[in-house]
Amino acid sequence: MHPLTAPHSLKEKQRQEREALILQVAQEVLMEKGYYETSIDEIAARVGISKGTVYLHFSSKEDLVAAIFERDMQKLVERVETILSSALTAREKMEAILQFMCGSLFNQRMQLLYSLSNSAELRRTFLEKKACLRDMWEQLSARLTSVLEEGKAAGEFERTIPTVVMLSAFFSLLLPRGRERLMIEEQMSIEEATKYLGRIYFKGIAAN
Amino acid sequence: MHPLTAPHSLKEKQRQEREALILQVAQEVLMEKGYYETSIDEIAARVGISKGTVYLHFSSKEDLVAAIFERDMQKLVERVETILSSALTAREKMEAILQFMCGSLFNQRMQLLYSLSNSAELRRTFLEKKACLRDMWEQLSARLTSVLEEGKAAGEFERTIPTVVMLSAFFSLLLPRGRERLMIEEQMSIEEATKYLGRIYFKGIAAN
Amino acid sequence: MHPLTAPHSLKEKQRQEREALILQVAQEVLMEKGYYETSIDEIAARVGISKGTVYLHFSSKEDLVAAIFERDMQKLVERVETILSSALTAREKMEAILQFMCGSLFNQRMQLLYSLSNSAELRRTFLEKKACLRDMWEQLSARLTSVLEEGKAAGEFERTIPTVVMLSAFFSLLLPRGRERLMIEEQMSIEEATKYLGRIYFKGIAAN
Amino acid sequence: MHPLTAPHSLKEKQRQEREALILQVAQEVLMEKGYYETSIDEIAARVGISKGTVYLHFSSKEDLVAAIFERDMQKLVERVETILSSALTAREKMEAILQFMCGSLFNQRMQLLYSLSNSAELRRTFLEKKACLRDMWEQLSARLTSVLEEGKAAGEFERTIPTVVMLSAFFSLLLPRGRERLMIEEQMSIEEATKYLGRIYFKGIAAN
DNA sequence: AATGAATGAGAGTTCATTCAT
DNA sequence: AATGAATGAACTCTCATTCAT
Repeated sequence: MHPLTAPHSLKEKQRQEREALILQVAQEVLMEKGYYETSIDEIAARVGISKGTVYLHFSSKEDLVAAIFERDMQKLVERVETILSSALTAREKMEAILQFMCGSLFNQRMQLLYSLSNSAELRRTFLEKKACLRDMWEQLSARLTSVLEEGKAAGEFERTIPTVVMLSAFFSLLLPRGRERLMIEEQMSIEEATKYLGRIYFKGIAAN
Repeated sequence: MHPLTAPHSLKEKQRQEREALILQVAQEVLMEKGYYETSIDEIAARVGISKGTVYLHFSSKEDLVAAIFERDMQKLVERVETILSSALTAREKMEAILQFMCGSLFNQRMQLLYSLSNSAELRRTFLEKKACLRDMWEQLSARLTSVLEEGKAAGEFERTIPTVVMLSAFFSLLLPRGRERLMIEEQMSIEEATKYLGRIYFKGIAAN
Repeated sequence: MHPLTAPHSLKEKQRQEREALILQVAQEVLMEKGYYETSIDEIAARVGISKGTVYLHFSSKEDLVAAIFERDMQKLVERVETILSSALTAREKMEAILQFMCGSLFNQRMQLLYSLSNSAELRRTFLEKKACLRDMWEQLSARLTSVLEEGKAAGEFERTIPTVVMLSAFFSLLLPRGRERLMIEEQMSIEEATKYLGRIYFKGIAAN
Repeated sequence: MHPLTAPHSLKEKQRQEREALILQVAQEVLMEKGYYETSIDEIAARVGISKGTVYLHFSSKEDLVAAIFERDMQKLVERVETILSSALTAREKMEAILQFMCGSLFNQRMQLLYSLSNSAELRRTFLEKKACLRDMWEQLSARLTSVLEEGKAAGEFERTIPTVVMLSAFFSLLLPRGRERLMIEEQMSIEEATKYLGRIYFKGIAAN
């Protein structure tokens, strides 16, 4: 109502819309060309603004891409929380999460997240450098771990397969970096990881 | 032994050793930093030679990386051929291939191949531009497809799951781009791909 | 006048001035050092800008040099057209063209065009690669050929000498090496050198 | 005959033959590609020797090219001296020199000399840096100047055209660009082109 | 004498980032 | 707030030259 706040909030709204537009376009270009082949110039040109304006919203290319990650991770974490608090069985929860992650609405963005996650250099840049992304990633892992363990406790999932392997295999169906994590972070030998993953795979495709 | 052949073979041997050293170091740096963050300068410095010397062996950065790919793909294709011609069941063959691809000796190099394969921009550069790599990749896919179909015919594998999904899921346990291929090349909808992959996954981890 | 158009036209004006300055300096360096000994770095340094700024105006060294060529060829073609449509005799037209091509204002630029044209490797690059330059060159040749044939028909020029030889000789007498030496080593003015060479040429091709 | 001199002179002979071969091949490559696009590597490869061996004969790329210049200039100067000491009229002497310079045997080499001479950067390198080339060039100019003045004195050539202009025009008509185009695009033989150009030149400078 | 692997300075080019307007 | 010209560091790649063998 106040004549000075109205323009402010209008400007602020426009600002946020523009920021969202930049994020949207950046995501599209990134998906088409990948991080290194995407230039700030191209994003600005596609949005129809100048390069400098992009820097008014994001202080660096890294930050711009991190913002895309963040936005998607945020939605994913929120959705996972919702699913977790529902009255489904563990397996149903995992299926719901899988559905959401692969669902057509969310899928496009997830694909970018996956494809960027799959590069060691970019993961270092984004998951290791940006604490907030790392935090969200760890939250997500924790949530999924708890569902898997809930499933084990309920007799739905095989107790002899480590939860961490289940989680890794789950991501493996979408993401590549699964095994690497098993090996590096979980100190599992290549042989062991392979054994477990193979067990899942072959049981999964076996007749009957 | 012959004094005239010795110099030649000695030089040739040194040449090959140096080339192997460059490949080895390049692979290490690539694994640490990724393609775009790896400079020829750094590879040369780590080997202890000059930039120009790298170009004596490989005519471009692209070629150097393709050579690493090639070396590993070659070995993989050969190994797969050996396994295929053995008297194992289809499942045993697939298990043997999985073992080899994840085996500790080969694994380090495969990881690079995977991580580079996982970037859309690099796949374009290497799988699409370099015909020999594309050829080897297609050979490998063809071999695996035939084993999977052999297994279906023998009643080992579930006939109602498309072979192409089985192949994709197999790579998914190591590689990310599986689903993308299902969607783009196989015209499969996201939902279908997800349904099949989920079926494999949940059957794989289910109790009993 | 309008405050909103002023910034645009001011910027645009500055842009064009800078572009003209780069072309001017580039031309000078090229004349001093030749194409291969001229580096973008040196051009930038002499203009007092950074290397990157040169690339804001010209997308490659080749393009920068082609732009110099183009600018001069354009003027030359236009001038030749004007002379051709005048009511002069064929010989007078040819003399007017000669005067223009050797005129002190235009001469400096023509010398560069000539000197670059005289290198087989550069002619390949510029006349063969850049269609617009080739087109202008062919236009120019066609115009001169028609004047020479007009002169033959009018009995001014010797009919037993092929027109194509006359054209070739015309360019040969204008080529820079000869006149340059006359000017520099013999202290002869451009006008004087042109007068004498023109005399030899027109006497040489005259009828009878 | 002496066992120690024989091998020496044999070796020396082989050495000179090889040197001549390098010069010959270098000349060919230079004519095809121009100075800057010609690499020592390519010359060595075409001769069938190693890069290092080229450097046993010529201490630098510059020296190698200067040697080609020198060899041809030497021959040209000698020939001009022979023609000058003959009992021909001035015009006949000039025509004989023209014939020799454009004669098919000598022509190929002259074309290179011309084409390199036409680049300001290369003239600096070769005519200004290498004293011996400069000397020969000046000798040649002096000889031709004296013939032209002889012709003026004899009433054969126009006295009102400065000798230095006549000399410049003489070289201009021999320059390679013009004739090259005549030969390649117009399918005219060297002899024919020379005949016509000579006709223009001598008519142009004739008395009356 | 002959080799050719090695060098390294220097080229053209790109692009994230800054800042005067 | 928005611009986009300017920057300059960093990149890939070339090639004349050297030198251990």
